[in-house]
Amino acid sequence: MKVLTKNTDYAIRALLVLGTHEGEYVSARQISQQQGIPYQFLRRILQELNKNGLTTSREGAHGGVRLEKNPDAIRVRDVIEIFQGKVELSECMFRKQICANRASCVLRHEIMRIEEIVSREFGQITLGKLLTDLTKLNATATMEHTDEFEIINSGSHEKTDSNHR
Amino acid sequence: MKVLTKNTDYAIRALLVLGTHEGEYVSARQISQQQGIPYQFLRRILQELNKNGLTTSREGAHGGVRLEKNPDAIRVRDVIEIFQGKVELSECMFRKQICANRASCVLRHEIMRIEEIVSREFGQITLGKLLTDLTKLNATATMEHTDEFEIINSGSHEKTDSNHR
DNA sequence: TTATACTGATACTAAATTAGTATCATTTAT
DNA sequence: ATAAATGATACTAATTTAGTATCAGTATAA
Ligand code: FES
Ligand code: FES
Repeated sequence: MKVLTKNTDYAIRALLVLGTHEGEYVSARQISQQQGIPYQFLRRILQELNKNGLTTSREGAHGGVRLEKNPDAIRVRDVIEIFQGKVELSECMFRKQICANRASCVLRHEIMRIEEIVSREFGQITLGKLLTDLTKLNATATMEHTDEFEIINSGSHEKTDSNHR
Repeated sequence: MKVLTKNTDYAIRALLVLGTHEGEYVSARQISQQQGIPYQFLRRILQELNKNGLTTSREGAHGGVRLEKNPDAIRVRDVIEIFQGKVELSECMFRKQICANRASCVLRHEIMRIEEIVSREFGQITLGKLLTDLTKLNATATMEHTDEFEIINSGSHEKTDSNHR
């Protein structure tokens, strides 16, 4: 049971980067490298975040993407909904075809209840909270000599995205 | 965000049918028709339930599948796990690569917490409970003249599964 | 004024998962 | 014998997710 798709996962990680650079424009390239997210994939994700008003962008050299909304006003649920649609909609058109099939109905009720819970939970996690957690985590880790909030793992998939023409 | 796949959905509906015929063997064909589930697809699902000990089967004419475990001992979570794998495993190998990427880590913690909740919730819904709900639902519905627990909707996909040879 | 470093828009391909179909062998009741 | 069933397993189709590529346009700065 996969909860988050890469889209969402990458989006949130990108937002976390932006959150640690509030006010500044950060380029897709930078984020991609720092987080090991495929560049072109990330581009599309950022454009989507833009369209949804979570970020704004500046074109041209030294351009990039910047957090637009307050981190405390960005909920993980919002991000999920952008990339994976509403948490609630287990294809049950509620009462459209009023419980034609009772067996499904009974099940659906339970699923809807649980979806409700999940939705609420994800609605309570804000970017702000994640940023705080991250800071704390880095703080304790730093005391034991570890280096910056950066990626070490996954050697970026991409071969060579020669963006030169 | 899809929570249950068809596999799981059909499985539970099939189990509900079996639950209303405890002790008796019901054939895949019957269940398929009653619930509008593609016959061959359902066959495989039932075989899986068999292998996992939720049901037993009898071959030959008048054969079929029968509920083996007590409905109260069958949890929706079990069924989900059979067909969709554990609810918990957001690809985070916990501490294998000890939080190489802090950004993911922070997120994962929250996801794991929510997965925990979902798992617990699905673990609390038993087939027994669903059967009770179903009975209640049918009871009230019957008072207002509706007919049996049967399917009216989805005209079964299948063309003609001529199983004759 | 040109090269460079960016984003916008959008089309495309590849991989993985989910959904559904088909076939043949075997068992059992009648 | 025949029909009605399951066991095992291979296959195809549809959908979703993941990732790549391309071109046009904009801002900076040498
Ligand atoms: S309320 Fe959705 S099927 Fe009955
Ligand atoms: S605990 Fe899973 S990434 Fe840190």
